[in-house]
Amino acid sequence: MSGLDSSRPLTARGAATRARIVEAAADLIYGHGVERTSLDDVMAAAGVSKSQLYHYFADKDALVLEVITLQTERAMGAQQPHLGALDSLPALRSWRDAIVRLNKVARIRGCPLGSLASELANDSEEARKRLAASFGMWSDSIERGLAAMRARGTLAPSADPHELAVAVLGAVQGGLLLAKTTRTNRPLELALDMAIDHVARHMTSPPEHPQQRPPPRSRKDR
Amino acid sequence: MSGLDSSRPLTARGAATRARIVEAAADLIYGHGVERTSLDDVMAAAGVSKSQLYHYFADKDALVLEVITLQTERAMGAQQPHLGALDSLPALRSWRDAIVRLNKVARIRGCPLGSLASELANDSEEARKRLAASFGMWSDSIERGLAAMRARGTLAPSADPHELAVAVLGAVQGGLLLAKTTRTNRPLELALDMAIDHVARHMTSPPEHPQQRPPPRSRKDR
DNA sequence: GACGATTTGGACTTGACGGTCCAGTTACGC
DNA sequence: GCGTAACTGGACCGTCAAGTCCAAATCGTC
Repeated sequence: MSGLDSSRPLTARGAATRARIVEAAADLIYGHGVERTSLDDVMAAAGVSKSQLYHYFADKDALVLEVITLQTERAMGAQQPHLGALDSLPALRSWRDAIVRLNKVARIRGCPLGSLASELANDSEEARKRLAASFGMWSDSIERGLAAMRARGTLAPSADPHELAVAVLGAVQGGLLLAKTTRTNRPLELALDMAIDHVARHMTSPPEHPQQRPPPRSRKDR
Repeated sequence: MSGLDSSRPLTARGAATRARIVEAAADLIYGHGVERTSLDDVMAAAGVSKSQLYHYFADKDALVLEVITLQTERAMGAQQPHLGALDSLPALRSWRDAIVRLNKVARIRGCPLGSLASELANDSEEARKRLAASFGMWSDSIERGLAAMRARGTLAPSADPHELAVAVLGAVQGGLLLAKTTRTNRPLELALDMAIDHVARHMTSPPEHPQQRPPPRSRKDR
């Protein structure tokens, strides 16, 4: 059988090689997409041979599924600590700024998960399910903050944290896609600001007017 | 020289063949993406030979650019008459319903333009530019309606129709992507409702409360 | 130190795929 | 009606790409 099953533990050396392969594949697929990324490209980037690829992965599809998992971890991780504490308007705004900054640092190439979903969702049921789960995790994180706000009474009882979270994530994905296509972060900013205004609208006390948004804070983060 | 340049007019027969090729390519690329759609697939679907492909198109990239143009026309056309008259809340809601319905009819496979943009924007500058122009046309249409509202005084003078339109289109694209990935139109509905609420928020008279949205109108359109 | 499991190297196979080229058929213009 | 341009057919080529397979090297365990 080729491609180790997950029941067999790897040695440290094997685990390191496997991780290097997945990371190399994730980077290449982010820039060019799954179909335009060959296994030879991945081998070259990871510094491994064909046997190693097939030692750790049954086939290219199996590798791609691991890339989805890694990109999900990366996406969730990159948005911390913001994503774990979206329980106020200032917190939502910090998160917004972090996303805008992250996309800029990534050279406005869009969302790794969004790109994977767009490319794979119609053709690979397994990939689609895993990506749906990834988006589910992401919107669940957003929802937890909103639920905390509602529990605290700062979000109206009539507001549905789940639905708000899904709409907010939609704005994120759409903003990232338009930003990627137009090569400017402005659509992402506008979509995120709309989403945050939308949440603000469901708060129990009148939120500050969007145009009176505080000036950008000086930042100490790199 | 292979692939006719646009200065040479085609005969009716040639134009029909060319259109058939582009349409077949558009349908296949919509379902599977550019890279997973081979020229042999397109030939089979269009009922043409390899020489015909290269008679009308210099190469696959040239065909793909024509697909972008066709999908743009299709997308704009499919949203009419709504897209040309988004100058009131009821009109925006009708447009929203049309988009939700269109995505359902398309079996929740997402936005053709969004999928093309996601796949091609990082690797093909020509495709990216053309797709950016397509999104620009789309948001311009939305913007025209909003500008009419502002000219009429129903949208606040402080509202920026351009920015609102870009944010709205972001919601559309993100909603379509999440819908495609989760195989349910709900994310699209939520994203669109958020976008329309966002516009409503900038109206000069208090808009009706979102939860008090009128029940769906009985429809005579097929 | 030996044995065996794990990791690694890379040649090779097979089929797909974009594109080229030669030639036949159709129909358009004069 | 004829000549020719446009359209069409399909064999063929070179390269790419996923995947297979044999074998060597490394290292972990006893």
